[in-house]
Amino acid sequence: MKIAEVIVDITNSQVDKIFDYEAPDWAKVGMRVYVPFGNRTIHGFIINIKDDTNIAKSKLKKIADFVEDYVVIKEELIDLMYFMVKKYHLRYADCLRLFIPSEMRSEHVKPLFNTFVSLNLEKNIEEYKLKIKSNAKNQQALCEYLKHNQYYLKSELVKKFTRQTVNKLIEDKILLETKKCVYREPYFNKISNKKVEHTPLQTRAIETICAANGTYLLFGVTGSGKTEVYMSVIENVINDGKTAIMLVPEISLTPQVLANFKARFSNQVAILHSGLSAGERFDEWQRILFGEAKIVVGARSAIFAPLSNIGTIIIDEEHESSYISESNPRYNTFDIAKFRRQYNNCSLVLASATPSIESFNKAMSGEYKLIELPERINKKPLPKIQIVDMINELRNGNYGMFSNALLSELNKCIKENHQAMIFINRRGYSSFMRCMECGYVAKCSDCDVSLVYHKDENRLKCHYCGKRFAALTKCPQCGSNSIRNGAVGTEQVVSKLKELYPNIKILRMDNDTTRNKNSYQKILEEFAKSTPGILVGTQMIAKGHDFKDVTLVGIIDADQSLYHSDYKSTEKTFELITQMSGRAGRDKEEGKVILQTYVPRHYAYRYIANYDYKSFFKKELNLREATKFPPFTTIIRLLFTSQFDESVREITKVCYNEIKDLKTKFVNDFVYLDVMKSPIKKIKNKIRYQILARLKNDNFNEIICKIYDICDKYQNKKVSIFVEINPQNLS
DNA sequence: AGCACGCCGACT
DNA sequence: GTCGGCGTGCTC
Repeated sequence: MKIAEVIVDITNSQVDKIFDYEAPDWAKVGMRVYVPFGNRTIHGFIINIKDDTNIAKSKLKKIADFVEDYVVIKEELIDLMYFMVKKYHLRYADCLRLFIPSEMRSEHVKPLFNTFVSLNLEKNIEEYKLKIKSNAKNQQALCEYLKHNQYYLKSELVKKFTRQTVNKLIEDKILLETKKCVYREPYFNKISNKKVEHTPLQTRAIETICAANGTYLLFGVTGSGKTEVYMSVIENVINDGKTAIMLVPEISLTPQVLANFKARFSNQVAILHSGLSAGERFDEWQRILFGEAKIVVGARSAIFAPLSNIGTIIIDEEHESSYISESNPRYNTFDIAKFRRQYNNCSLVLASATPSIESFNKAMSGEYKLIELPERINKKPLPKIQIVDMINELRNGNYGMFSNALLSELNKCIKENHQAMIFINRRGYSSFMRCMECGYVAKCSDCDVSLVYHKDENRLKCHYCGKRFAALTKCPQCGSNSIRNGAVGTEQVVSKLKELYPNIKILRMDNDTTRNKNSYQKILEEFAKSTPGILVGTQMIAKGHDFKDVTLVGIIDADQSLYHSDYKSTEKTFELITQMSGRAGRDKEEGKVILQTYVPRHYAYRYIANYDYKSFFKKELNLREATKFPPFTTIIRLLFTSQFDESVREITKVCYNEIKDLKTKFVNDFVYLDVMKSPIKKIKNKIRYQILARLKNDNFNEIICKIYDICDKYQNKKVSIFVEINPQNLS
């Protein structure tokens, strides 16, 4: 008798373990099955088949049926599951769910059937043609159009030759109807694929990557033709009979990018991202599973695409924090990519104009092979960055949000019929409302944060839980009328610009204006045809866009992200401003960047203005080493949350004591350990405490396992514990 | 997750 | 007397 090891499709730690079942003879590893579980029947995944079991015969039940009659999870991904469960302390079921499209679990998607027609080979069409009445023009034309051995989509023929005509031929048995299962393919707007000449640097990059199955860091300035390198590498891989994964941040999965890939590789490409309909995503995934699509282009989760025989994995904009999943099944895309690179013995390319400090450090130490593309393909210089000291502006009596330099550049830009982009990393109208008499600041009732004023709704909003409150007209504490606004946000910048340029198109793009599915694309399209025009936005306008008429980029209050008390804040600022600057002067006209700051002498700005990534890297790395921060250590954060203050304090304390014991055993590995309230003490009415630790990298794996054990021991219904490794934000 | 088993308060 | 509250424990 064969025994199958099954993971039941329930994401609860109590049942997240391997259950043994009697396996029917059709059972294969990687299939989804129905299993009797308790007194009901549920979904499960077969992850192994073996010959015996420790479970008593009386307890052993038999797998009831299959969900699909084919394997949905290939062996590589089952190995990957074990890897992830161990490395990230995840549940089996959570991992397995990542490997299949969520649509498959809801059972709402069904294969799509279309009606096709083809010529009946038993009838002679030439004979038939002679019999058609002379006034039946459409029937004549249709008969001429039809070729042997070809299937036509019935709806298309109907569109061209009318319904009556097509039905007449079907009636006369000249055309045969068949129903066939078809894939819903997104993005049909194909564009022509013009072959481009490679620059010598591009050629060398392509050759280097194709020569050996290593891990590469492709460091290329904005506009250096990285995409062409990706496509050529993929072309080589496909010609070798292998497959490829290309990851891009969700935000840059624009129709243009996809059209480019479709044009080059036609239906060999499958696309996976959140913008697809459930049916489309399901079908794209099926095409990958059955080997019909050999190239996968997608966002983070596309790293789990069910490809076999992978030849290359490319990660574009590798510095993007969206490659690190910070919720539910937490994982780091690079770890997964490295696992699959090793498993398939293929190449892995990480690419960016501003690589993360960690990646560039690995390139310096030789772990990654560095490939550089230091020039734009059209040899255009990068836009000049002018740093404006806002303290100076204040001294000269300018209390506005725009410096004189930015205003005069804006005037010039508009007069010349060009476009400008204004970057401000704060949405809403103003960051808070404060009473000038007693100092009262409006705060959220459920979260420990101040409320942001949104003028368009005339309300105060909490950016953490979304709760809304009435705007203040007078202070609820002292009754004073002198309510002042805090730092400016996108909304306020737009209203000021509309005052200054009443006849110019001014668009805003932030979390609030891109709530609806397509509004993001709509705003970009509208901006593209507005000359002159100004686009105001948060970080979402900084990435990847290519507007040829943008000659000016204004950065208002660049310092905001610098002051974030986070070891990555300088790196993030460098990244953001460099990316933002890259939006200007991409076509014929030269670009200009005005960077407003209150700390013009900060080292980050010096390097940013010269586009000197390497010097910035050296400085930053030295700093990290001196202060013992990643990549020299690993940060661990344990977040304890609960509605019950008493319980969460208690559990936090107990865990902290156990970790302190651990520290005495690994005294040389801990460079820091402390317990405290979270910077934001309450979110959605849950109290938050945290333990922060920094560990040297040598014994990290051993220690983190012990920490996971401690958390498992004390986690209960009242208190949840989250373990975060090198968290992106510490709120 | 879901469901059963089990031990204490207010109802036909 | 019993209906039902949700605490605890189990599922191959």
